[in-house]
Amino acid sequence: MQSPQTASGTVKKALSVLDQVASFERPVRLNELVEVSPYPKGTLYRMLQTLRSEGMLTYDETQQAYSLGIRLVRLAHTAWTQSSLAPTARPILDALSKSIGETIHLAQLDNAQVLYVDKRNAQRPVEMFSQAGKVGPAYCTGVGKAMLAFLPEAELQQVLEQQSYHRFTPHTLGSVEELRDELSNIRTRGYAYDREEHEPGIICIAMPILTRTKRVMGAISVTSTTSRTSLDQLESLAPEMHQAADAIAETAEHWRFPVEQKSKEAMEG
Amino acid sequence: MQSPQTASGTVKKALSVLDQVASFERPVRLNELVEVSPYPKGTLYRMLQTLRSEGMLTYDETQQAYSLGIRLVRLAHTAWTQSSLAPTARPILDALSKSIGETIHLAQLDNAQVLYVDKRNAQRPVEMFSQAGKVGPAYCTGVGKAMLAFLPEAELQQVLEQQSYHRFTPHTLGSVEELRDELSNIRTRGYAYDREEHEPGIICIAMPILTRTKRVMGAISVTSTTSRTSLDQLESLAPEMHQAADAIAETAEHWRFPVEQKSKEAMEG
DNA sequence: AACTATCATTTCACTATTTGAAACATCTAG
DNA sequence: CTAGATGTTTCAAATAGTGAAATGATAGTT
Repeated sequence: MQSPQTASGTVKKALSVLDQVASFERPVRLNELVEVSPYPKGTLYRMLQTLRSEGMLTYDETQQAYSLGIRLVRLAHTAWTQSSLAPTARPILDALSKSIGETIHLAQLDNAQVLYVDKRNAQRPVEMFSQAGKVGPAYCTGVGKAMLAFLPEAELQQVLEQQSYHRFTPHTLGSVEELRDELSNIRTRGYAYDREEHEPGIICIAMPILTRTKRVMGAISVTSTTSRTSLDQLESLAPEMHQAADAIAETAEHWRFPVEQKSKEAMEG
Repeated sequence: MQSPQTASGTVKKALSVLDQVASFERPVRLNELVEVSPYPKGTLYRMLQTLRSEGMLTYDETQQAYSLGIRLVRLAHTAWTQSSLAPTARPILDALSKSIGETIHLAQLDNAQVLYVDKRNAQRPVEMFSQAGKVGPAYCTGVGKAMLAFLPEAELQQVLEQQSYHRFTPHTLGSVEELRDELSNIRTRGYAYDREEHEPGIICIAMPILTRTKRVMGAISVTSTTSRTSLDQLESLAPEMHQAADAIAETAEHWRFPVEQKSKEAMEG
């Protein structure tokens, strides 16, 4: 998944090990890692020790297995607060959720994948991390396509190459060509649909979040099921979603450039 | 906050830089970091580049400033799922929340600090990362004291030394001695109170989550305000909370040791 | 209890990466 | 145009990381 061999620097290497551990999604033993890792056992072992002593990994003695450590959760809290659209978008999502009453997602692009950074659920009250932090494919989700559509060509090219084009359902777009056509439609329409492309019975409408200069910041979506509603009905939400997306973009842009006051004397001491 | 100078290995160093960036809680420029970092500018610069190219930091060109990257959010999702009590505890917290109707926290110890890994709010429906991932002091919170009380002496000693003993309110325990007395009371009582020790008007009752062998896994708490309720009233929740804590511990222990089936042949080929 | 297979851990000479002081480049404001 | 501050690059020296192979540790088998 993650660039496996391109790990010249030590830090790169460490992070790739971290990813490798993450990819198991369960506690993993040294020998299991050896089999999938390009590094020899000794090297891996030392790396795991380092990461463990740093709290990036936890170690279960009885199982002799490593998992990602909770220090990451702490860091991620700051990352989420600092670098995601979620805190900015929160009041806007709340309002949208109250008004629409369906499941709402807020997503950003991370490494050619869709990263969900917030969610409002139709029924259930809380979902927490189980949703925020989740990743999904870009080529077959509403938010993914909405973002891809407005990516500059150079970046888009790269991202398109990294998609799997696995056919989750009969409606999944299975090639770069099909996807490019779809993206062009999305560009003219201004927003994207998911026509049961990722999961059967699940449809959604997704609106990109664009800066004034049309750079992609993220996307929001409203999801429902074919049994409850139709794409036509979802489409009626477009204006409201567009407004929300604009509001998020504007707030985020203002937020990111607070007064450029430098306190020169203050820090010198 | 984090061990600043102890960073011999390259990975250690990189992570300490990451922490340093996190500690600013806003985008930070190279020169700002230079002033607080033990490393020379050139070294720092290269480190930041590496972390940036790895997606652990994001860089805002217009501000020339670094923030924690969203790759961390992705990793943390896995960490939270794998290594925290949250997924296991979820149904139990849901039930508790429904029954009690007050704010409920689930916390674990991380590096002498309280790390909140889940939350159920009395009023508001969703809080997400904004709460999970947050850290707080151990010596003056209910969950913190509940966990400290059942720590083995050796670990406890270390943790106690790392507390600030800052007096947030007139009720805050301001020294190791006072805290040790309190912990001894908690041990005999079986659970902890927060008597407005962290925030005026905020009280709570906290129950440790212990393994069968009495090792501390985490703690749960029910929080309220002095205007709405009293410690005596909260105390009546103790049995229910005790039951919940036990349930979490048991589920977690069973969960961690699934059938130790090794598929020897499966992986070799 | 000895034997064996499977991992985890350590060793050590070799090497590639990291270091950091100082030079250089770029930007901003006066 | 110059001054002051910050960001970026350089290069020899130092250090930290490498990995094949030996050594421990552990669980299972006869």
